[in-house]
Amino acid sequence: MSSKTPGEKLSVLAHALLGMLAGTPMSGYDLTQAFDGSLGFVWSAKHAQIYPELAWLLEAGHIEQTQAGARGRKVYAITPAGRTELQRWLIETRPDRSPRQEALLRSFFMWTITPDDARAYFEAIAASARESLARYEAIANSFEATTPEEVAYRIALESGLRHTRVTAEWASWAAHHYSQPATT
Amino acid sequence: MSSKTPGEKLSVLAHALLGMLAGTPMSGYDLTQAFDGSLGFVWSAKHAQIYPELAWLLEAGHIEQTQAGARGRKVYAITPAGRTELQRWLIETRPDRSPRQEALLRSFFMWTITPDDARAYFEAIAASARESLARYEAIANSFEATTPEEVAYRIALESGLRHTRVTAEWASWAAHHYSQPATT
DNA sequence: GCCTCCATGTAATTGGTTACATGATTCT
DNA sequence: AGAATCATGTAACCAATTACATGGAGGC
Repeated sequence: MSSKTPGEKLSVLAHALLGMLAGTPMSGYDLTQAFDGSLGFVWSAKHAQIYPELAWLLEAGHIEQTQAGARGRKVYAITPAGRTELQRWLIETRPDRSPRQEALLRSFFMWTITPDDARAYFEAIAASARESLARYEAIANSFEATTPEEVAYRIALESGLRHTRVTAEWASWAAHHYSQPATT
Repeated sequence: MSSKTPGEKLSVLAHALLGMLAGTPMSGYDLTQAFDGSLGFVWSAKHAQIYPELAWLLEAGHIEQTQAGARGRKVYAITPAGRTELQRWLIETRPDRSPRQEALLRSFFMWTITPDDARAYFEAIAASARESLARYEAIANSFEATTPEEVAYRIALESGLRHTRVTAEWASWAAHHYSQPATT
């Protein structure tokens, strides 16, 4: 018996798992690693959340176990029903998440600390963004998108590139606003 | 008796409330409205979460009730201890949140639907971003930042402007990738 | 008198993280 | 033999949303 009733609407995580399994069959362990990798820049989940969700997707018929490996490894693949659900989610529903931009929230309160501390805050953001940017650029340069799946990946990467670039520029600009006017 | 033990570390929401009260004393109702307004673009919270958090901040001595109004209205102000805690949070800690970019997550799976549907998805994002951008620009143009608090607000707004602009550009670029090559 | 808005609070549920728990396989 | 990695699962807790619940004040 599942703890979820049949008609219940699926979580974002459930759809993320369906989307990943739509590409290649994977185990819960593989999916966990995917969230620790490049996918982790847009969404993340721990194994403690993934395994119960897989159990539910299996019971609901959205995925099926196709292989069993060593150490109890279970490989899942998406079913036609699962693929239909994934497509329905992508086409019929719109993302509606309340934003959680902690770094930007903090910038609202920078007037409560010294200009020096505020400047250090923005400079740290800028430095970290420039670092990320370098990594993204390295990936983008050593990557040829050919399959539709790779094209989708490249499009997501492009978003990361552009947003990280403006974050670096904006943070430098913001740091400048907290610069002291030449105190000797 | 509180449900939280004395030494416990405060949530992001608790610090957000402290930051807002550092500007002007407000009631729980006012704070709720602030999250529904411009602050809601970077962080959001419902009254059901705010009222218990205020009760805890009061008990911990980070805020104090300074006024009582009609209909049970309670106005809170930050205390010196609260201000110290806010500054400690801003200076000593770094934001460490796992990202939840659902719109970008979806873009990874666009290869599973038809190019037409994928293009519609990105065009909807672009249209929505252009709309937001126009609103942000209107605010930015009719706004003169003079106080330190206003400068901080202007800096946050600038982030919104720049990021929304690249979102619009990126989504158009992405939509282009799913354009059909002239089918008659 | 009725409707809307102001104003506060609690309860139930879902989503997500950390901690607990176990065991097999591979590498050195 | 011991360590690192592979692999799965549950329990406890914190964060956040939705729903439930109540009542006062002001406008029409």
